[in-house]
Parts: sequence; C-alpha cells; structure tokens
Amino acid sequence: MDDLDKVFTAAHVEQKWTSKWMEDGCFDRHVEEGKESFCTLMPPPNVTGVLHMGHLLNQTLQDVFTRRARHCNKCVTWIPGTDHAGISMQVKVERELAKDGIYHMDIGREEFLKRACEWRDRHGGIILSQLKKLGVSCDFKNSVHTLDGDYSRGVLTAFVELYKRGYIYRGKRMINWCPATQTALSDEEVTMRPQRNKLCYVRYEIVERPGEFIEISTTRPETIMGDVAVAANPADERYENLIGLHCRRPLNAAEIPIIADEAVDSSFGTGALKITPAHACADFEIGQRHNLPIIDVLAPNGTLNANGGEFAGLDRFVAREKTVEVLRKIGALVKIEDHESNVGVSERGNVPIEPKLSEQWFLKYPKVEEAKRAVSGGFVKFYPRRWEKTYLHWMDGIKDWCISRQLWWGHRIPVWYKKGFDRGNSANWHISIDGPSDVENWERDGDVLDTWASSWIWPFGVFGWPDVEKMESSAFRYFYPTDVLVTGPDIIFFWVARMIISALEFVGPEKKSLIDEEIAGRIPFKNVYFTGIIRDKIGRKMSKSLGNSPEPLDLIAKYGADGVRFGILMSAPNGQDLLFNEDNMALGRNFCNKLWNAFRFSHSWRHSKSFAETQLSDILSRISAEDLDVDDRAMLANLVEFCDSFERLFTNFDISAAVNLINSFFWDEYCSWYVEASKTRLHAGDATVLAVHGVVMRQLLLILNPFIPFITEELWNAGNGSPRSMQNVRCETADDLRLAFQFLKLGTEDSENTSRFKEFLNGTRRLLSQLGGRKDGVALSIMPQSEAAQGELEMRMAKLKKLITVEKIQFTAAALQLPSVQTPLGSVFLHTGISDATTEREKIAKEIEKISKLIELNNKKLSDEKFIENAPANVVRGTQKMLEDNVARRNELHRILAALAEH
RNA sequence: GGGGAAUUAGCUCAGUUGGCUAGAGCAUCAGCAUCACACGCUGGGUGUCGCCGGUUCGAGUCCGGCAUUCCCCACCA
Repeated sequence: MDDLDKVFTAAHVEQKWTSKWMEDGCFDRHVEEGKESFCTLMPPPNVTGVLHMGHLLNQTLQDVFTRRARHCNKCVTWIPGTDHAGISMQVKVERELAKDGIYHMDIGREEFLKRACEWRDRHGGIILSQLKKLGVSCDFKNSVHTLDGDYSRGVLTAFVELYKRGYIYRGKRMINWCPATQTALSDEEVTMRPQRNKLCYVRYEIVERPGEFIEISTTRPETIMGDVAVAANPADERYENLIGLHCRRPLNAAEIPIIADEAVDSSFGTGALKITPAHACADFEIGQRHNLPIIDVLAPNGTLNANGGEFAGLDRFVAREKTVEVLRKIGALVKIEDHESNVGVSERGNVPIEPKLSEQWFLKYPKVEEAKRAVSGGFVKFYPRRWEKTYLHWMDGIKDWCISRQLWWGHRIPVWYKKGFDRGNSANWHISIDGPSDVENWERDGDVLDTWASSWIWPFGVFGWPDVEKMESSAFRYFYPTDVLVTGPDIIFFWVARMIISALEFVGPEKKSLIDEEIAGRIPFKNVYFTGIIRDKIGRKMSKSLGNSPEPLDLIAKYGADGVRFGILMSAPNGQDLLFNEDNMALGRNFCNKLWNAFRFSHSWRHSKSFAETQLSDILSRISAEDLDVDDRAMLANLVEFCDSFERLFTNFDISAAVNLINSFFWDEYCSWYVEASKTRLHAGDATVLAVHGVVMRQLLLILNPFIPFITEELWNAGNGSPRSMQNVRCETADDLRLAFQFLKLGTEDSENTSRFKEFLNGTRRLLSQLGGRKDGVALSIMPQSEAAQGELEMRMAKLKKLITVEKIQFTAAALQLPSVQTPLGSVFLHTGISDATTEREKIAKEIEKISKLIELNNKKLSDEKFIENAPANVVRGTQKMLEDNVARRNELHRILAALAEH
C-alpha cells in the first residue's frame, strides 16, 4: 500500500495524462472500415470566449459520450472548433480600439479586420486549452474556425447556391434595427422585455371640421412627424363619420387622411391609431394596404433625422420628452397614462430595437416540411422529447430570415454590383464565390452574413464541404450523419433547427423535395441532447455582472477535473435546469477519493500486473469456482445486473440516472458491503476473492473512465512501468460478462441469500447501536428462524463477527428477556442491554400494534373479491406473502413478549 | 393570447407501462480513531406526494379543474 498516496491528488495526474493522450494521438481521427463510427460536433464556442459554468456540464457530457463510444469499440471523432461570433466580437474589438482612442470607422474596413484578426489570434483558442484542463477528448488537430478559408468557402457556397435555387432575395422590408450596433438583426436576436412607458393621448384637429378633434394614444410621440394617417376600425361607430376626412398632424404640421382598417383594436386607448409606417410593423402593413407614403424620421444611430423637423439631431429618447413638452405647449396633449408594454431589445446592444424599413438580404427557408418530418418522424431524436414541440411550433410559424448584417467582422456577402448601374436591378448583380473577372468594374456588397448563417453548415462544413476531395480525406461519408449533438435549448432556433434545414438542402444533390430515406441520409445528427441551464442556488442565471458564477478553473484546481465532472453530472437532472451548489463538487471529489482508496485496498494484496497489462480472462483464470462463497457469487451476479442497467440507461441518454446507478453500485454494493464482507478472506490472502475484486474493479474502471478519465487511467496503470492509455480498451458488456462467468453457474438464489443476510446484519447493527460506543463484554444470542437460517449464519460466522465487531455470538432455542430485533433469519438478543424489561415490553407491544394494522390491511385486500379478480396474479401473491411474513413476525413478537413477561 | 416545465423529507431531486409499508444525496442528531478511505464508517428522526374532484379492486403515477413559480413563442399603438 506504499506506492499509492492515502488521498487522491488530482493535480498530480491530470497534466501527465493530458500530455500522454496528446503524445499518443489518442483522440486523432482514424477510420477502420467494418467498425462502427461515432461522431459528435462541439458547438463552437466564441473564439475569444473563456470557459464558463455552462461549458462544464455541456463539454463533460460530450466527452462522456465520446469516451464511452471508444470503449464500445467504435471509431470515434469529436470535432472541436470556434466561432467568429459576429456582432459580439465586432463590439469587443471596437471597444478595444476605443481604449486607444481609435474609432473603427476612421481606420476603415481593411485595417479594422487586420486588427481584429490580430486580436483574435492573441486571445483566440484560450478556451480550447481550458477545455483540455477539463479533460475533453476532442480531435484538437482538426479544430475548425468559422472564418477558416475552407469553411468560409462552404459558407459562401451555401449563399450562392441558395440564391441560384431561388431561396435568397434582396428586398426592402421591415427589419429589426439595432441603433447601438447599427445593424439589422433577425427576429430571433430580439427579445421582448416588459417596460413601463407613458401612454400619451394626443388630439389631432379635423381639417374639415375646425374645432373638432380625433384623439389617438401613443407611447412613441417622437415619431409623430412620421405619421401619414390616423386609422380606426371600420366597425367602430365612434369614428364612422370621420373616415375619409383629414386631420392635422400636430408636429411638423401636415394634413393626413383618416382611414378605416380592420387591424385597429377599438378597445385599446381611444380606438384611433396614428399610422407611422416607417416605425412600426403593424403600421407598415396598414400603410401598404392604403398606399400611404413612408416618412422615416430616424437616423441609423437612433437620433432624429431631418424629417424630425425642430427635433432633428436629438436622440430618440430625448426627443420623446421634448415632443411631449411641445405637444403640451400647443394644447394637443390630452393626458398621459402609465402603461406597461413589451419592447423588443437587442441582446448585444442591450437597447430597444427599432422596426425599420430597410434593404437587406433575406432567406426563404428551404426544406421546411422535410425539417419537420426529420424530427416528427424520429430521424432526429430530441432528449428530452418535449423540445420537439418547441421545434415544430417554430417551423410552423417560420418567417424569412434576414441574413445580412451591417458589420465588417464576418463572411462578406459574395455579391458584386456593376458600378454606375441600378443596384435594385438583379441584372446588374454578380453572385459567386470568387467574384467577377473584371472586378474593377464592380463594387462588392459591404455587408456580412449573420453568424448563424455560417455556423448552420457546421455539421458538413467541418468536413470541408463542398470540396469533394477534402470531404473524402476527412472521412465525411464514414462519420456522417453524426451521432449526438449536446447543446442548450436556448439555441434550438438559432442553430439546431437551421442546421437541420441546411443539411437537408445541401447534403446530397439538389432536390425540390425529399422522401424519408433521403431525409434519413441527410440529417446532420441522429440525437440531440439538450442540457439544462446552470443557475445559482437561488435559481438565477449565472452571469458575470451578477457575480454569482464561480470560476470553473478554480473549481478544477480545488476539486480536480474528475471531481468537478462527476459532481456536476451527479447533480444535473436530465434536461432540467441545474441549481449549482459547490457542495456537489466536493461529492464528486469524495467519490474519486473513495475509488482511489477502494482500489488501493485490494491492490495492496495484488501481486499481479496492472490492468493495462491484463485481460479479463487472465483474472478469471485465477478464480476457482469451488472457492467462491455465496457472497462472492452474489457480487458477480450483481455486477452483471449493474452493467445491464447501466447500458440501458446510457443508451437512453439517461445520464443522470446512470451516474447515480454507478455511485450506488460502487459505494453501497461494492465498498460498503462486499469489501467489508470479504475482508477476512482478503487478509488471509485468498486468491479467488482477490480475483473477484479484480473483476469488479476492472469493470468499474472501464465504465467510469468516460466520466472521470484521469483517475481511472492512473489506477488502470498502477504498477505499470510504461503507462498505456485505456482509451480504446473495449469495455465488456453485460452479455460479455454473462458469457465469461458461465463456468461459475451463477444463480439468483445467491443474491437472495446475500440480501437476507444483509437484512439480518442491518437489524443487528440497529440493535447494537443502542449501546452507543460500548463494546466491552457485548454478547448476542440468535434464535434462528429455521435450521436453514442457522446454517446460513454458521457459514458466515467469521464474517459476521468481523462486520459487527462482536466476539461472543451464540444460538438459542427460546426467546430471552432481552432487547431484541427481528430479521428474516431470526431474532437477535442483546445481552448487555441498557433497557429494562418494561421498556422492552412497551417497545414490542408498539411493534405488534403496528404490524397488526398492516395485517388488517393485507386481509382487507385479500378478502376483496374484486381485488382477487382484477389484480394481476403476482400482485395478489405478493400481498399473500406479505401477510404471511407479517403474521410470522407478529407471532415471534408475541413469543418474545411472553418471555419478557415471565420475569 | 398560445405552448411547455415544475410543485414529493429542512434543501436538491429519483420515483419506468397505476401494484407490496414512498426513496436517494445533502443537511441534521447519536456513536466510532476499526488494520482502504474522517474526502471515512455505523445507526436514528423527518412526508396530508401543491389543492379539489373523477376513473380504478388499487392513484405520487392516469383524466378534469384550480393555485403558485419559472421558461419559450406571439404581441396593441
């Protein structure tokens, strides 16, 4: 026991194994035809991002799947990468430049990109090296960045192809404008937030009837200068006689028509709505229906433009105050009410977005029907399943995707316009990846693509699509469709859904529609595992600004990578948000330490080679069947059963349950029971018992390696002079073990025998706990339930004495007037009791009362004809058995009570 | 407005297609330096399974309604 420390110190082995894995190319992509493939894709983190709490869970899960697949004899690749992260990165770089007093517009596009790349290369990839500390086993050599040359070609190819196929168009539409970052955003990038506003009631004078007014209500008085009409619902009697007349816009005074439109809600405010087509979606639509002009009063940066008249140049929120002031002054303001409404906010810019009419590139999604079928038909499976509904619902209401961004950082749109010609006319466009040959006569579109319009080809882009040769050399055909994607449900629309769509469109030849077989071949992944969000103890999202997030690397340093991994998996309910508690990290660490010591214990007697140098058959050959006792046999049978359950849970992606199963099997079944029960024979150097320990520990290490890779590697190689990774060692299945154990002829009776004894043991321990810490002169008398029970106990007498540390144990034929406990093997009496006969009698009487109630309940059930008729046979039998047991137990208690009464 | 999730011990959660007397971990209490591990061992206590109905021989589990909390989608100025 000298060669292993008493406490497992993670830091000692983590660096060592990380290097070893890399040196040996353990995670490299390789292909063996005939072997099953396994592929998973890393959701590419932001290239300049750092490890956060979400990664711990997400990446650990991916690693678990990946490493487990290696032990299941598959050819495995886990493809890592990073995302250029469009807006967020551009904002970051702009901020960095601003520190040096540089405004990005001043240095121009080229210089900006140069500096951005420098900055990325300086800070980029930090996250990948941080992930190494967590122990992730991805194919680092084939890491992909979304701005890499090959990948970019794929992104642009997708654009060009979609244009050719008629799915991409340029158009002037209402889009979400972010005045802070000054770019268009997709609908998905806008989140609605409730906001308290002032609802202003403003009266507009009727031109045809001086002195009469029509009253509207608005939360945006600063856009009044953009009003082109006032509308009411045609069914609204209050305004019936005004339709067709005109009113005077109170600011930037002008005559505008009063119109009727169904879209107006009569019950809101006054029932009259000012129409500002440039600044509200509903208004835009009404304007279109009535052929109204459009007056845009806002500049891109959110200030009022020349159309704002006297308010021009003011920020929109300042202008809001000012217009109210002016309206009040001129007597147009009737009243102001408090009002709460939802306002669209740009996540990145963290400012309210502006609905804005703008010329942008849009994508009409292809293969929507197929994408729905891919999920509803079970080609792509979601875990947990409920996210399918969310996905399908989004597909049902899917709207065209605004894919152009007014940024520099990203994939520049591959469209050129003929200089000096009308840009609005597609005859003057050149759309290709490489551009026109006479590029000097053309001007390239200045916009870039939405980041998600690059990461949406990730599943095949990382294999070099559309370059056939690259796809061949990267084994695309072998690995695609990928097996499992681990991600958060928050990007189900942004990413997951779009990847499915792009894959259905691009993997395979161009086709208008797909049949099921084609869908099955094109899907990007077969399974999607959605993790929960990591929150703090009181349920808040973890965030830097709240300061409620621990530093993941500190946790790893404190509890070890294995400890953190196991701890977070133990506490992560499947698909449910996880309330993070650092105590759970300690649990993970404790588990590792327990494993370390359990190994150390049996290892101390082991004179054989390390597991790395041994096969299962070698260990089994040291077992002689006749030397196995009933508990050894039960242990091996339970090991098989455990593997069965584990495999079932793991295959169903029930990782949380699988981890808890491992925990209880290892801790309760193996350590608390079997190690203790076999100690005497281990001390005696029994080779067979040692081999049983070897079999169990070996299997545990193989099953645990995906979860806690460092410590298991270390133990696997303990005593081995030239360490060899257990990475690709095949983990025996339950069936393999059944086959291997065949010569032992294991049966269920051994397990039953063992569990009877465990119950006996627990009861006896309960009895002994009455003594507190006293041990001196303690003796037990056992009144066996039967001859067979006595035999079972005699067989295990040495074990029993060791387990309860009581030396004097004898059998008795009659009940004694002593404190007692009843077990399936008989009653146990404690000779050095502290209770007197009276309290003992009371205790027994109470127990009898309790059992009597149960017996009554059993009887009632069994005498109910309907129960006998309807309940399945095994339930009826179970109830009968229970009744018998309870009656037997009560009889025994009565006997003991009688014995106590004699004195 | 539409959809989803949650509600079980002080806390965090399990609880398969309804079936034996509802479980685990943490916390807590009592005891233990026992020769793998105090990051450990042994034992104890703790529940109107959110509420009200219904189906059933039998409901934590299925159905209907209600309440509270959270999330997503849509959106009225």
